[in-house]
Amino acid sequence: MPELPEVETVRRGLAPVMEGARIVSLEQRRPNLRFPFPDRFSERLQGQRIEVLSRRAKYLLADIRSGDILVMHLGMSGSFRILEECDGKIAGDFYYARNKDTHHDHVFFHLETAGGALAQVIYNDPRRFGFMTLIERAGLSDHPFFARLGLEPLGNELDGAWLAHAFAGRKTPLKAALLDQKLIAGLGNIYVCEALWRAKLSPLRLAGTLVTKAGRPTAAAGRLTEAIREVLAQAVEAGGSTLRDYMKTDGTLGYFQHSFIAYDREGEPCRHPDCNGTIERITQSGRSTFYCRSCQR
DNA sequence: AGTGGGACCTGTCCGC
DNA sequence: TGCGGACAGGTCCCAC
Repeated sequence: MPELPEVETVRRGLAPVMEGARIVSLEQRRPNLRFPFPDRFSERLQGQRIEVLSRRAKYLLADIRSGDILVMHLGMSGSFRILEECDGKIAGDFYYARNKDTHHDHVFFHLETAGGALAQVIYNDPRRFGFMTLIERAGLSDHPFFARLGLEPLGNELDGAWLAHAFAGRKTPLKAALLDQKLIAGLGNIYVCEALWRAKLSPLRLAGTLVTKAGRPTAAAGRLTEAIREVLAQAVEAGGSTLRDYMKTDGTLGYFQHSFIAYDREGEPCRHPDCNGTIERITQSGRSTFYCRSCQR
């Protein structure tokens, strides 16, 4: 489920272990994920210090002291887990014995943490739509992954006025416009459905209709930006609380069962007060959309 | 400009 | 129980 909130939750989970850590060694178990690993991937990381772990849209970025940025994307099914040393043993390795999915463990970071302990951070990805690469820090913003990436939705700039500007004249449905990472970066199929449901806007409505002829934001534009910010912020918050539980148990990061109100609720009653509608499922540009045609206009 | 399809992969679930 | 098909949270690329 890695959309922005999940990636942010993963970042928060990994940061205490990775920030300030030295990469003792990096173990790749295969030559590629979605893309081949870059040349000399493990050599360029071995012995290096990780300075800061940050996030841009759905990308995790590890600043390496060498000047490289380690860019990581979780694709559809990527996740991390942490195994920490405890009294000279790696705590958590009992999960191997518990039939955990180790078959899709593709990258192992063997770390010495800032505090001097040993830890492993393991990347697992059954579908291998995720990837990792190294980009020189100076060239990051010009790199194709980032050059045309849109607005960070939890930043301060996203409001009705910005949306009106971004959506003006667009004849594409709201669903497609919100999934377009060149406009707003970080939303995915689930949170787009959730935000549109909260804002009571139809996913079929054309993006350009949130703007008046004079280019001013409509009330709907304001509602939508509020809905986006709220649903993401609440999901990050929920991830944070889930994270504390996971950290105590198995160290797995990345997959949390949030409860969604519209997504995957086909046939269930719409949960807006005073709405008698039913959530239905349609297909838009090849992907499922869940919405209530009764109150989402 | 926008849409629709297929591609990349594996796992799971559902109906027969 | 087995098998085929549909489907899954992301993104890119190409043809219309």
